[in-house]
Amino acid sequence: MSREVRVRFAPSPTGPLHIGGVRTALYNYLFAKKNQGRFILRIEDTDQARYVAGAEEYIRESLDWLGITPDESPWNPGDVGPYRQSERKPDYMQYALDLVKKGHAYYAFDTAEELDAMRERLTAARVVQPQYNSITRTQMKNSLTLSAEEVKARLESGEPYVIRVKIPRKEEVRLNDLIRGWVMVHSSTLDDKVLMKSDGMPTYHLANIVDDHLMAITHVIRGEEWLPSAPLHVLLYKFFGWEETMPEFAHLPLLLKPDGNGKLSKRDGDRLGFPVFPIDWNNQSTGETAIGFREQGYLPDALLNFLAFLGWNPGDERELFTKEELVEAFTIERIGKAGAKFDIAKAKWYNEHYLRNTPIEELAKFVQADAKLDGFELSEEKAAAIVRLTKDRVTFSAELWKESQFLVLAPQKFDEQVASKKWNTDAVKVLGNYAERLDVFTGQFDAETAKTLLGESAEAVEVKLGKVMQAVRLAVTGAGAGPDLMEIFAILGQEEVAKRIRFAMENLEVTS
RNA sequence: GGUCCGUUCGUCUAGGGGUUAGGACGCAUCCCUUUCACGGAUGAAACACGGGUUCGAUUCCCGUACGGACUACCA
Repeated sequence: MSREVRVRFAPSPTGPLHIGGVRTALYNYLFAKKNQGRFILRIEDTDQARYVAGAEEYIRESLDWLGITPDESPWNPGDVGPYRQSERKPDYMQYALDLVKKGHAYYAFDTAEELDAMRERLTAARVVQPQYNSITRTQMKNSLTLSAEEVKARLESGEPYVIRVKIPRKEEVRLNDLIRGWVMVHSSTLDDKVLMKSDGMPTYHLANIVDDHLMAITHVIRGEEWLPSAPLHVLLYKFFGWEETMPEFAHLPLLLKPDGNGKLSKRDGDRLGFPVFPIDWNNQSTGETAIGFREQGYLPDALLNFLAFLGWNPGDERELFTKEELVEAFTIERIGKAGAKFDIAKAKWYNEHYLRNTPIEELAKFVQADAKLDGFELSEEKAAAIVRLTKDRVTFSAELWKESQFLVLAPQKFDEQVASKKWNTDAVKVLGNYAERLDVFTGQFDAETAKTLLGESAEAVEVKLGKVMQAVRLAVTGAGAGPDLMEIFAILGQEEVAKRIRFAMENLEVTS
């Protein structure tokens, strides 16, 4: 069997894409590219009640931002469309009817109240698992218990109905999961799931089988939450007679809360202060914005690298992979079985690494843009200088500007702790001398000469330079810590440095 | 409750019948240094438990415990 590899990512447009979904998309993408296959996006919008406007566009933008754009999608269809399930609505009924004809499915007319009553009755009778199955269906209102005439009459009268799958009473269902190996389930534990809802839409179970078949999907890579219903899906392939082309399954381990137990949720992000969505999402009904990795300052490649390693590893000790390298190294065999806790500290580490490897000019643009928001026009050179000074010290690109404002704004206040410890007569002597030197210096003022001059000042007043460096820093930047001071001087220029020193000498009191 | 899935440092994980159980993040210490950070070095830190198989089990098998997913006319 040498079919072209075709995988799909099939989210429902019910809100922002969860980061776990993003990882599923990533694994699908990586698998497709590794095998020269196609990565397909299918929108599963069969639940009309839960449809959220804007969710589709959100999915599209998120995948584009991450650089895992689908080869086929509603916006870039291939020739196996439609790529939105709602648009295939008329087809599903035909397939469901085909199953009814073959005796693998049946009409059911039970109302919600009748269903509830059945469950209550079963619970009261201490039946361990109240469900619509091979036993209980004999007591319900469906085309298995009703006469053909009555079924016909009900259908013709327009009475609402669903179509349920008829699960065989005794059958061992086996499926070979690419990650977990053979999984065996007895059909007696399965229930007669609804295939067609009374609104004429299919349920996920029917739609995903029909679509995967029509779209020639070869591998279904999805979250572990689907594992329990996978046996039903296998049965459906069999009922349709599509066993030959049934895709292979790979059920991914879940993304877990960083602390405690359970699946990672939006709440965890809010509670612990990190994003769980790829990009910002504005909830139109509540007016709240859910923060995204993009807006938080994460680089797409860093996020991808981080996500790839949550549940997968290449088998050697490398951890830093570009998207292309991930594609090259990726195999389903190396996906782990156990759920992975979401550790934002590692994500930050990845981001720091990628930030450091981003070209200066690129980051300079961020700085220019951020500065502009604060009302400062920065030249390219100045922005680049800021980046050079700061990029090894920050986690996100937004901090580049935030951490460097002292280069544009002279300090009005000075760190009191540092002042009380380091501001002394020695420091004032050196600084006074230095300011005078700066006034008359006519050469090229760069980091090196700035330092030489400072050294000369220290020598002139007989003070060890090392003892007053922090005071010098305090005078010029207002803080006790920061990037290389002499580089800062070079950027500021001798005039500004002298001015700041004098301001500090006037405003700081010598306490020791 | 039932079905299914899982369990190696705090976290992500490698490994696999005999290993000093390896790496990364985080943490600590030291070095570098005008500070902070970067970088470098070092360190603390793990095979859930009980049986069995075996000369030997963290590794294989069976239980137990714990955790998770699912159990809708939602996906």
